[in-house]
Amino acid sequence: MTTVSQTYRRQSEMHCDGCSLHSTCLTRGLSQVALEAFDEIIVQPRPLKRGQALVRQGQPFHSLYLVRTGSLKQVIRLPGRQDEQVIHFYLPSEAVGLEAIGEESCSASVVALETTFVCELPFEQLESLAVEHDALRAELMRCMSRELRGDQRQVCLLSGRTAEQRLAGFLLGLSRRFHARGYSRYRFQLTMSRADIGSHLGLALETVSRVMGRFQRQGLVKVSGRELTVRSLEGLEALGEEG
Amino acid sequence: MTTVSQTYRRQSEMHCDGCSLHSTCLTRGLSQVALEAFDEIIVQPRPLKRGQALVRQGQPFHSLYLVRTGSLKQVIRLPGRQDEQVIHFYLPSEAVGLEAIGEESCSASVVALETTFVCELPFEQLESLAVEHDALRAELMRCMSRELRGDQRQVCLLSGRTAEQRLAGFLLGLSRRFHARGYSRYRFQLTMSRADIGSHLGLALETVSRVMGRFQRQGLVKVSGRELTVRSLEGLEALGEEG
DNA sequence: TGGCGTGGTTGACCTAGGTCAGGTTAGACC
DNA sequence: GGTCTAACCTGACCTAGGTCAACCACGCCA
Repeated sequence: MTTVSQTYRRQSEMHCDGCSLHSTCLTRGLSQVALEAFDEIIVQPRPLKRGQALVRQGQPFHSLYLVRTGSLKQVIRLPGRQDEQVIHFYLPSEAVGLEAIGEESCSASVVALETTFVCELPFEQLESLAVEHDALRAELMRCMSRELRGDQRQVCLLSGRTAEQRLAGFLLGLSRRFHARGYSRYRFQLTMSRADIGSHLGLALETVSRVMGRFQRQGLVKVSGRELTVRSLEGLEALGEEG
Repeated sequence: MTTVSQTYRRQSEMHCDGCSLHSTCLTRGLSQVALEAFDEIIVQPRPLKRGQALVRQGQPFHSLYLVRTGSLKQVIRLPGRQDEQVIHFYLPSEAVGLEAIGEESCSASVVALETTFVCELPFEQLESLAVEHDALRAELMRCMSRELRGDQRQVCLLSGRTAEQRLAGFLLGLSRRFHARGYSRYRFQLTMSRADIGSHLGLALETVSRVMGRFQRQGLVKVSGRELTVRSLEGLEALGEEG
């Protein structure tokens, strides 16, 4: 059943050049020359199954990863505490490991939430490539800066707002990120469990469940299992803005 | 009353070379040549008074700033909400503005908490300098990466821990940061108000006040006004670790 | 010296959401 | 098909911390 066009597509998807995420990923704006050099250093993705770890807390840092398809969560185990804390979710084209640059070891684990393909970028090679190509260096900085802004948002979400506001903000954030990556902003999978969402938002999983139900009854969203449909972007936004 | 040695000291402090923060700041590890070039691009500090803004939310981004002495808070005003949210405190040798790199405008304001001196680094010039000097480029990345880890901590603090754990974590964080910059880890000024701390930790200011009082009664700290003395680092750490 | 404004503390009360416990659904495996 | 488990939902109860209000301590200015 493999057609010529499928074969072609598969091949091209093995290189940044033909990758559908090219325009949103680290490679954005690279010259053809730079892109080819970049392609060279990528260790080609081996798929992760749901639950498999991409990096483990405490292990030495040596690579960044770019999410190609799928999603992951970043979890941290704090000393003397038995439960894990979800600090981040990664979607396609997002970079994993930026916070470990300049450190010997990784501060948190990153685990696949579904079958996930990533591109591995050995950091030493990436760094020497960045010396040569200004555009890559600039994009790497922009990428980190963007993540800093993302963390700002997260801190704002968490600081003293209600469960409604947190969940609304979280869903809007997902919607925005999916949209920026060319997916639908109105319909997407929540690949993470309610417990993961709760941990990430500083809420009990029961609260996540209840509020999600409330949103559904109010006609803001439609949830069936892990598929989410946003019914009223405005409604969700209004929630976040009251105070 | 100006002695020769004071004059000398003042002069030398106008350059990175003689600056007491050299080893913890962006300039760490720069060669003499790079350091001199770096010195060239610095716009020399004009002091900010308490309450004065260093950057304002929405204004165009063109410079990074390094804190020389004093402290600042980063506050964000969210659309449709009247109260400001404190997202960050800056101490000496920390960099302001990293999250605005690659953006046209600043996402938040930064306001002095006391009389504060900063060094201004026009970003375009910094960037071209970074092209020439690998060490600077690397240090800039490490700086951003460190800030990402700081935000991770912050998210962990905020996510569903108790008021005690948040405040203990906050105080420990300050202690650690002061210590890393050569100040005492046991005794420092809380230059921010209780309201600022509360906003930053997602707590009401009354709660901050109460918990601070509790800590004092438990012999963990001594607070008189805004001067804080840590009596038991271990005690505070133990608080953060239970769960 | 007294009034005033700002920041901090303390107490009384109340509610958002955590905790615990039971019940349902859906996929994985035999 | 039946069983098992993990994820999710829902209800009852309770407590951490938010809210409101009074009060204090201080620096500032007239």
